[in-house]
Amino acid sequence: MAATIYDIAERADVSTATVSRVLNKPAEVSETTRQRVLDAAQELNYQPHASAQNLARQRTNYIAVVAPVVANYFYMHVMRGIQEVLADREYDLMIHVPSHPEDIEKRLQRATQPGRSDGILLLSTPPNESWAQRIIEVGRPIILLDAHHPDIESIAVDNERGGYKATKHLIDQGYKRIAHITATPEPPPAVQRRIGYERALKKAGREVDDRLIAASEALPFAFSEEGGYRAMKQLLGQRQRPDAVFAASDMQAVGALEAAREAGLSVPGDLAIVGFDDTDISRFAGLTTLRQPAEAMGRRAAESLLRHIQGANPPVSSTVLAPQLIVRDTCGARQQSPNEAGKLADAAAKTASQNGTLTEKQDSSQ
Amino acid sequence: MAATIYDIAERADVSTATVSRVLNKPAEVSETTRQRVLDAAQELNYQPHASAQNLARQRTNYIAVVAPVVANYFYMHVMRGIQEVLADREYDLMIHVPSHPEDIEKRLQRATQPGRSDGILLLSTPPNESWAQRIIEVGRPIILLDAHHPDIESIAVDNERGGYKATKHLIDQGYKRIAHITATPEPPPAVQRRIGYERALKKAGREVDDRLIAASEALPFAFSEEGGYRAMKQLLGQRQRPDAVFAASDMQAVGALEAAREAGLSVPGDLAIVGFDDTDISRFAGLTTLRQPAEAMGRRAAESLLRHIQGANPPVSSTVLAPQLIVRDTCGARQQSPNEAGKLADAAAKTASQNGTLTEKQDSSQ
DNA sequence: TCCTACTATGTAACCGCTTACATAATTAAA
DNA sequence: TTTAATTATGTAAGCGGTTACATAGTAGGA
Repeated sequence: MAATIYDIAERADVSTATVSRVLNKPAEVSETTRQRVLDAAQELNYQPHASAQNLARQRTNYIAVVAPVVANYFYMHVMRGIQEVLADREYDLMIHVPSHPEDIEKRLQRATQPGRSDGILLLSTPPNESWAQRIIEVGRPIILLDAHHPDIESIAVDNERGGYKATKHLIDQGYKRIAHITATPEPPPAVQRRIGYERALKKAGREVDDRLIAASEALPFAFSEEGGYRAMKQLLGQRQRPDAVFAASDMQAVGALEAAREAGLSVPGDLAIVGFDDTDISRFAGLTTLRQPAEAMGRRAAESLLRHIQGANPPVSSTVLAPQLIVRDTCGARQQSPNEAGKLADAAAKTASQNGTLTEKQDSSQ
Repeated sequence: MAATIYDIAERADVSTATVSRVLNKPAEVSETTRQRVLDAAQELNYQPHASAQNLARQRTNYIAVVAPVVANYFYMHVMRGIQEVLADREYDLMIHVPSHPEDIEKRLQRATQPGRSDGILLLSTPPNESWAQRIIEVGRPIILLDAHHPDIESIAVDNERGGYKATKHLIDQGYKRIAHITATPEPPPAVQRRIGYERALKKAGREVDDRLIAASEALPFAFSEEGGYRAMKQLLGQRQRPDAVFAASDMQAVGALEAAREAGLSVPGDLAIVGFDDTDISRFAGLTTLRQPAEAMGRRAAESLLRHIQGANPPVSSTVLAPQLIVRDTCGARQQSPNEAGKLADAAAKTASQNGTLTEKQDSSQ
């Protein structure tokens, strides 16, 4: 059986209160007894009981991350950012992921239970009104990442603007029939991206053609390769096929790429493709895309959350980051390096850029 | 303030014991009081206090995953497997990742504290003797994944065999100077892979040339792209450069690929490359590699862990899976489809294979 | 020397829930 | 009916810590 402070107290011939003090506020205990207690703890190989501490302190030092899926590049990088911030500060990470997409509220529910975490990071899941209500009532610090709500702090990329930029870029490249791949049910970030797509078309004086918007169901996660593949198939099956497509995520774009290759189309010659996210995969696929700074977002969200937990009570704020257009090979804007080595050359370039040689074109306009 | 069972007890005019029973063993309570209690709980919007439950029950329903890094494709897939198993069974996931590689023992230490988890999955980190001792003493169920220890249950791929297969494959393709990329400090799986590499060479009557083994330091994680890139640079800098290389991980292989492209070498023409892991990235890079069934490993480990937690006490077992050689474009064994579309064609083929058309060559010999 | 102000430690309540055991109420058996 | 068995509920002691408050001891100041 694991040793408790009672065992230590007995062995060091002091009260449990003193033991607790030695462990938590050593300055309040005299040198001699402190040493006696520490020795006893050492001899018994004492380890505090986490649940007991959590209960007594009314604090867990756990941060809960609630996300729609676990195996996702974007989240992986977000998590890395979060993890970086938490590691030093004695906070542990709990991951709540639903087994089915509809279960996410159950997971959120669980995460908000008293005694389960000190704060919550909710990824890509804007709460509906009733949930927002609950969350606010519960009073547990929470921050949305890749999602919005007027009454809850959030950090996200401007998805609408990203959709706009992506589409405008394709328009500027001279593409005529620009399609869009989204998903059903359409996740909130996807809605924004689609709206941006539509706005760009309209602004260019074009009509939004519903036949050019494909949405495929894809479980467990809408933004999947499989979904993009199917949606692209559908788009290519039409009489008048598109000559460009903006996919709501890189994974979908990669799926679209596969469908295009399979159909014998060259990219970007026959079909241009622009994605969204810019995870590692995009680099290897040579995908033109809009970058979301996942790791930085994770870091900022975590830092902000810790500030809330530590009692800061800033007004609700929404941080919106501008997504950055990363031009690679699939959009036709890089004809100057048409050789097939492009994909990895780009990867190599990225490595080079770490040494100061920046080769990627970056649109950093607001 | 959140409602407690005391509040419910008062409102329903029963004792807290009855409230607890209603919530946990409803059959032991009469219909009428049960309803009264449930109503009260509902009205108060009661949520149980997790820490209090954990303490009283001496059980947390938390599973701790201890891993060297969080942003890693292999672990991402492992996590997915784990998550799948846990989701339905009311277990939550805690992630313990060190901020510095040396900190992993601190994390393990924390994970083993009483009251922090019911079981531990330790990834890629074979415990040294003193730790193995502690773990066994603590008595908390633990399973190693991608690691070994004679006294602790484990599940891992046969790394030595994988290294052997990779190297043999290159030998069979006729390559003469086969190099190897590993890392410093060399993680245990890498050691095994290198040994397999050396065995294959010896068996083919060749000498192991230390100059052909490059190890580059790479933080925070040895198996990184950056590491592979640097190691490859080093190998290519030699008078007599290798004509093939076996990298201990896919990320390193991808780094090597970059270095090769940068040096103007064609792959596999001038340089063949074989990796290890087979994450999504490998598919896109068209990398020949050895597959570790990450998700399945995660699932199995989690299932086994839960069995331990539920009291099963099977003898210590080590499950060793045979890694599978996946032949793609970077090893020269696929000259028949030498066109540059190979990378994504392969990806497309993979999708096709889901529909029954298997196009990847798979070595499934034991 | 006596009083005051600290300092060091102990006592015991509390965190919120679970559960062994005791007791009261009800039912079935005799 | 009376008694034994059963069922429903309450009492209270944990689970392993933390901490407000009380108390004893010590030192400094008058």
